[in-house]
Amino acid sequence: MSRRKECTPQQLKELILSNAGRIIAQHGRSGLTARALAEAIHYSPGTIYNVYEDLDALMVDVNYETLGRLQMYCQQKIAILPTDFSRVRGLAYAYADFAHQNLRAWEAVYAPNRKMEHDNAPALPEYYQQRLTDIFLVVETTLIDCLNLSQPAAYSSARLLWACLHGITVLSLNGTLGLVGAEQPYAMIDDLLEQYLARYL
Amino acid sequence: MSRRKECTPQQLKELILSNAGRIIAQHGRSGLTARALAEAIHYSPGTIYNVYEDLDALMVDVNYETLGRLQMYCQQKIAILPTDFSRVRGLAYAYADFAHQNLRAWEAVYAPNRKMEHDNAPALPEYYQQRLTDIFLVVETTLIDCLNLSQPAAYSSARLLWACLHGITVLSLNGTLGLVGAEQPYAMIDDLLEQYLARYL
DNA sequence: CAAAATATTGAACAATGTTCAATAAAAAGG
DNA sequence: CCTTTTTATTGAACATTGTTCAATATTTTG
Repeated sequence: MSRRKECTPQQLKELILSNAGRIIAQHGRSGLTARALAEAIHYSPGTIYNVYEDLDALMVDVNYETLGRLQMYCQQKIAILPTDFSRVRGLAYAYADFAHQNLRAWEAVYAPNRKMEHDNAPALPEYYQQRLTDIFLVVETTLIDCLNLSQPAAYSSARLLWACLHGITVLSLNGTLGLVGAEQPYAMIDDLLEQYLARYL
Repeated sequence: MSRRKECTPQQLKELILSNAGRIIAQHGRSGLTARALAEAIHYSPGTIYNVYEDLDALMVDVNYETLGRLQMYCQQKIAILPTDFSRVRGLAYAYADFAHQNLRAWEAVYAPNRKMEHDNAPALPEYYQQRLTDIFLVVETTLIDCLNLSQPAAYSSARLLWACLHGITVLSLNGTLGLVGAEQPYAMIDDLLEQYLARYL
């Protein structure tokens, strides 16, 4: 069975990817089932497997796209800020804001793949790694431009700050910290930045 | 069908819990299926549901136990250290070590529950919250004893440090940071502690 | 010892990821 | 224009999962 060819393979892949992203934004990773996605794109479940190896491979592309939006969001937020500490803070806030505003997509980036549980987890593709590097580059550049960090210091500080931001965001969102009020993550970020970066201020 | 009653309900619950913990330690959250667990305890799948509402409720108890071991591990590690900065560092290392040595159990603590994806997630039971509070108390006490922090400062610094430690550990383990070598997390922790706590040293 | 309460079962259901022979449409060849 | 080959798509089928619950075996009660 078949229909008239309505999409190029590339268009079909984009159709799958965009609908997967929408489903995840609405219902989270667990809402993305082969059948739900097939219905959304008006194809059958089998078609998805002609385009993607499996749903985990699809998730890699969805997460890649999410990270791209994160990077864009951060870059836009800091572009309008002065080249000083306030830009560093704006960058940190941007990460927390993005996680809040794109909660389910952001969670999916760090959700463990259902199959391989850390044994023989397939290495992420090179272009995905490159995107992570690009994001860190935004942080490094900000530290260098705003606080005059050296390249090596910026490299390690960028990764450390990003990791701390990530931890604050994770534990804030899942309630581990037992804190209330939406302002708490920002207060924690302020505290972190002011103390950690004190010697550069 | 039934057999002679071999366990008290309490013993049965402990049998389920301990075997669930062992399976998770070996095969991760995804390895814990109702049927695999039933086979391990030599009961049928249905029996598990006489004791626990569902597998997510069982996971709460498994995670509660994991957090208890984390607390014990941290307390033992710092007990032998002097009451100064080296104890704070030892506590931070203990968290990273525990996560490495109990990777799958530790991951399960932060794994999203399959069903409720952040909509109507059932609040964690009070005793679970209490355990989190107890763990933070260890950190707070360490900061007060070793670095003379005030109570309010210890409260917020404990939560911030814990969150940062968590982020460093998560991103180190999943490879996001693109770093190699097992020493990297320790170097990051050293950097974090020395900078963040500089004013107290 | 009969009756009520309890513990345990395992078959059954719905939902999932995934596969793949079958098939309809399109493209290529003559 | 028809035949053949290639391609795109399907949806039924399989294995596995979480979960339920009437049936049943055992224990307890009276």
